Amino acid sequence: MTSTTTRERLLGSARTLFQRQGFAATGIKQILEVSDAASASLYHFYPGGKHDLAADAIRTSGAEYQALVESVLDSAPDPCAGVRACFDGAASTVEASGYQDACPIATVASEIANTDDELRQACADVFDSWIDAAAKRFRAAGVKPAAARELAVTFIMLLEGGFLMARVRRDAAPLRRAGRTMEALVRASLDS
Amino acid sequence: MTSTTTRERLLGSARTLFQRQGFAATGIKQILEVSDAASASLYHFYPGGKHDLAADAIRTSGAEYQALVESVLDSAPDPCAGVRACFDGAASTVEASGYQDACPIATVASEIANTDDELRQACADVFDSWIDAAAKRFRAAGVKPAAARELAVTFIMLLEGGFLMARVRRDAAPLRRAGRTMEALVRASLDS
DNA sequence: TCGGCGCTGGAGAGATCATTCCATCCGCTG
DNA sequence: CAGCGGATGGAATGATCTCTCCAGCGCCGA
Repeated sequence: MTSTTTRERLLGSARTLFQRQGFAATGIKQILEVSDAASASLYHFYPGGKHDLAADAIRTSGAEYQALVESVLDSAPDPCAGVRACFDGAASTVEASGYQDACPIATVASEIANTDDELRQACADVFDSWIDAAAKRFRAAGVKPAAARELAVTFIMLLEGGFLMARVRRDAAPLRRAGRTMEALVRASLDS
Repeated sequence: MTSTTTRERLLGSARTLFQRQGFAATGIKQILEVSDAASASLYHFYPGGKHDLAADAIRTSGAEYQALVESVLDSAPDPCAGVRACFDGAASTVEASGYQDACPIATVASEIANTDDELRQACADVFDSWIDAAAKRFRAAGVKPAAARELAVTFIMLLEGGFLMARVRRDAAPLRRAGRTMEALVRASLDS
């Protein structure tokens, strides 16, 4: 039996709802209902309320997705196949969820970028961490540090753009094609 | 003297606020304050309220941004320089606004993609229209139709990913570098 | 068995939300 | 000048929002 604590259920529901609906559109009430928890429990674990909960959701979702991407990259024979597998996996996830689940933090990040500097910084940290993880692997494959970082930034930008396009247009094909484009860019960097 | 009607002020404020804060985080009250209009006026021009107003904001902002992109592309000597100018211009706009103004519809699009099918469709139409406009120009430069369309989709994906990255990380450099990457992709398509 | 404490149930405070309503106003036309 | 219809000011609607409070629950060490 997998026991789930109230705190875990709160965080889990919040992560899912924030990912799918964003920050402002997700109500505390809705999180409590999905979590089957009392409001006092939320404010017990997260004294800062919705804001604290969102910060935790951003950090944990960011770390979890990074671990997923790293495992995909590391289990591929080379970075070219690795990045393509990331896009293909992302496309499959988006499709499988009925175009609901894409990037775990993008919707919130876009929403609060101008209005909440603390959450904005949390999202920036997540992106930086993703970029570092990818750049490290490109370097390990022989790409020069500066180029590896640029390649990693492009990787995340293309992935985010692909997520948005797929969700809005209800079509995961562009995400897969973006994977091939990214693969070509990585290959070009490896050859030089 | 430029006379502005109440309807124009309502739509203008709504467009700006939705772009910067998203749909859910922007209140009718705030729109009315910025517009200096009465609530009855809003419901007079937009009987469907906030929803109708957002639909109009998405459509008009989408069309306006498309016109801007088209003028940049058409005034460049070739599509390579054109796409780069689009990214450079986007980066400058983001910087000049203090990282507030990026894509006019991305924040709302991301927010409502799972929850409001009518607004989602409006956003999808805008993206499709942008893609068509870019693909048309790539074809005119000699790129085969299928490749031109893929290139155009990549263009928008990279632009959207760049907007998000720039806003969240408060750094427009990735947006400019994305422009060079996109330029290289267009050039490669022209050569083949 | 008892005391302490982390945790929870439930009621509700206080603010803000989108929306409605109606009397009134303004500019146009007859 | 009379009258009509589009547009507006402002109050009030009910719903919903986040957050607080406190009594009491159950678990765990002594």
